Amino acid sequence: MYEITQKENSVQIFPVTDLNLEQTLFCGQCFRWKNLGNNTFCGVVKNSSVTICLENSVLSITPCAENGFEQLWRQYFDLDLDYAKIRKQLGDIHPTLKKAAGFSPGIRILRQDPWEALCTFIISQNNNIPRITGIIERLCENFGTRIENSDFYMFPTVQQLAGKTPEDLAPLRSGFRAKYILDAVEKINSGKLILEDIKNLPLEQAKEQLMTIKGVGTKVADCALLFGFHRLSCFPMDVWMNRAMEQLFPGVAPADFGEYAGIAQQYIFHYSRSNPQLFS
DNA sequence: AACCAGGGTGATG
DNA sequence: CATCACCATGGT
Repeated sequence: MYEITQKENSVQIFPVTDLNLEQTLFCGQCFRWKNLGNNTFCGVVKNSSVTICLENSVLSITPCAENGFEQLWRQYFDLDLDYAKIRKQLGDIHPTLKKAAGFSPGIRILRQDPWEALCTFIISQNNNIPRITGIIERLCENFGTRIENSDFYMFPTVQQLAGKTPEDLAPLRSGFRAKYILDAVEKINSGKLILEDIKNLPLEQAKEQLMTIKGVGTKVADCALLFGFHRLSCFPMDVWMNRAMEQLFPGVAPADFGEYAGIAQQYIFHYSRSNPQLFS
């Protein structure tokens, strides 16, 4: 279905549709990409730091080989899911959702690492995007492994954070969230919580498990499940989403959006944030 | 069951 | 320059 070619140290994939890198990388689901301009972005995923570019439905990834694409990037960008079909399906549910989906049709839900997503959204609570990005950057620089021949660092593993104290995390300037990060580390490192198992649990049980971590409530659990476990029916509710649901979707419940409610959430979230006049 | 702290920063006026 | 809000949660 995709035509994959390799040129020197980069790989090209065609045709990549329903993906807008700006919309997808900066809609608040991930915090480790930088916009280099000219439709080019660089970021770190797992142990790879790459530069990517999407033009005329050609996605190019550098440095990357074909097997690297198959092992990592194909899943990461969720390229085997038909977003056009899902958008159509969602649009038929509600006219405002159709409008929201049409506003940013290039958003995809990335398949991020479960630990990274969980940790990221613990940090995100009661916080703004520039600061979240800074805290995560310092977290990676202080505790992650440096990627060979690059200035980038991998996201620290649970093991790398095991046994740390809030004072050890002081350089992150994450405030009261430090103890929450460390509680998650302790629960996972001690085996009280097994992320691999959470993958296979029914949604409600998975959520319940995650919420045993201090600092993980409904919202953070939903974000972790949606962005780290690809549970597409999760519908994280924050201040914006509450307002959006009240005013734009009176009488509608998240469950009414069905199995792809999480994708609907991203369309609505981005639409609402980009059009604050809707709520004046 | 309402409130409020915790840390810091960007946005707003 | 002050104030507010912030992809929340836990504790009182």
